[in-house]
Amino acid sequence: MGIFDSPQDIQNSLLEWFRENGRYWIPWKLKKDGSVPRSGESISPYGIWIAEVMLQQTQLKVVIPYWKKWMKCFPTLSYLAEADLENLLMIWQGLGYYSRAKRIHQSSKILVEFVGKNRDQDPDSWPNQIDKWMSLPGIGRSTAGSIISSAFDLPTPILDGNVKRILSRLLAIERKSIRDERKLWEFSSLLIERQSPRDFNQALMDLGAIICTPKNPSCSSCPLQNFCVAYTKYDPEDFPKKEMTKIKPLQEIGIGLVFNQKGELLIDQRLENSSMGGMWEFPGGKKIPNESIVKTIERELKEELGIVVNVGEKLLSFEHAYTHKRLNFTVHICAWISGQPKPLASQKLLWVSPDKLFDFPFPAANTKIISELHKHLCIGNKNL
DNA sequence: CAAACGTGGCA
DNA sequence: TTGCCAAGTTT
Repeated sequence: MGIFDSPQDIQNSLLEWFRENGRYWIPWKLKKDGSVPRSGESISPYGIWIAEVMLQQTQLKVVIPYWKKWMKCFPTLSYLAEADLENLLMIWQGLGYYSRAKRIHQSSKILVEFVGKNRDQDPDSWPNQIDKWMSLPGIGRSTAGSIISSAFDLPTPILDGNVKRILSRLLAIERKSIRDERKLWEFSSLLIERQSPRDFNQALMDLGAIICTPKNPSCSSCPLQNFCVAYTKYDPEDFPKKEMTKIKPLQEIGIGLVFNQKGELLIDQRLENSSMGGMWEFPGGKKIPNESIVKTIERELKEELGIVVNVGEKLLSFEHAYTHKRLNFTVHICAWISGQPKPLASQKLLWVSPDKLFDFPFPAANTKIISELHKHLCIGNKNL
């Protein structure tokens, strides 16, 4: 018995499992009895769109509190489309992949046109075609499929990490070639249940999260056990084949906390098109071989701000791992000596009082610095 | 098309 | 503690 011979058996087994074990408690999803979530939460194309973007490469557990905060601050598409990017980034702070917030911001303007002014409360006004959704920045085929199946209950296939893993195992497809990728999309399309595609896609994702996990899959309680070639003939953990892990290079970074006479601190806003664009940070940069970190800070602040500083005591140093590199930050307190600061390598500069730092969106490495600085200055701040 | 891209949870 | 990796998309 295989997936080709018995798509209906697979559908039935999976949906039956879902009715018992599905994660109906996910805030933006319909409840088991078909009712909408309790008040304060909503089932809407809007809420589902935001959730699906937040969920890109991000665990459900991490997303939920961010989604709730977001829906409170930007309850509708109209609110969102009027909001400033910086307010979006404030909510997104800590969630990672900040370009997603920027693309949501861009998409909101386009969606207002698609949906029509003041029509965003009516789900029927929202687009339900794959092409429309995929035309939006930050939305690819899988996210579009999730949104459409979840919001409109239309049979649109998805292929996220969960579904890739499940289908790879069902079919014992090992390699991650472009051809295999196409095959997996075909199976996702072939398999999708026509009567309740919303539940079917959610069932796939829930199975991937609960049973068909990357490590130690619970094959003994899997409703698809009998259909699974990887289980029957091989070791499910070998599918899909893992990527070679690359070594992340380690770089030394010197950061200067520059104070003026008023006790204000110099921060800069990252260039819009750089990584973490639009986020704020403390100025600094990469150490050159054979350069002291103090010299690095002096040089970088001269190059990027056009100022001369006196590098003082070290506040802290720590390592922060990004996707493709590791950075070792060394942070020194600095005194501003001369030169009017200019945003030579950033889009904006600001002198701010240390207790106002939490009004700006900072990436995680910088919040570590802020937290240490506040300890150093004995500022009690429960927000950080 | 291979590489880039943030972070926190978890073993 | 260190390393893996999660509801992917873009360039």
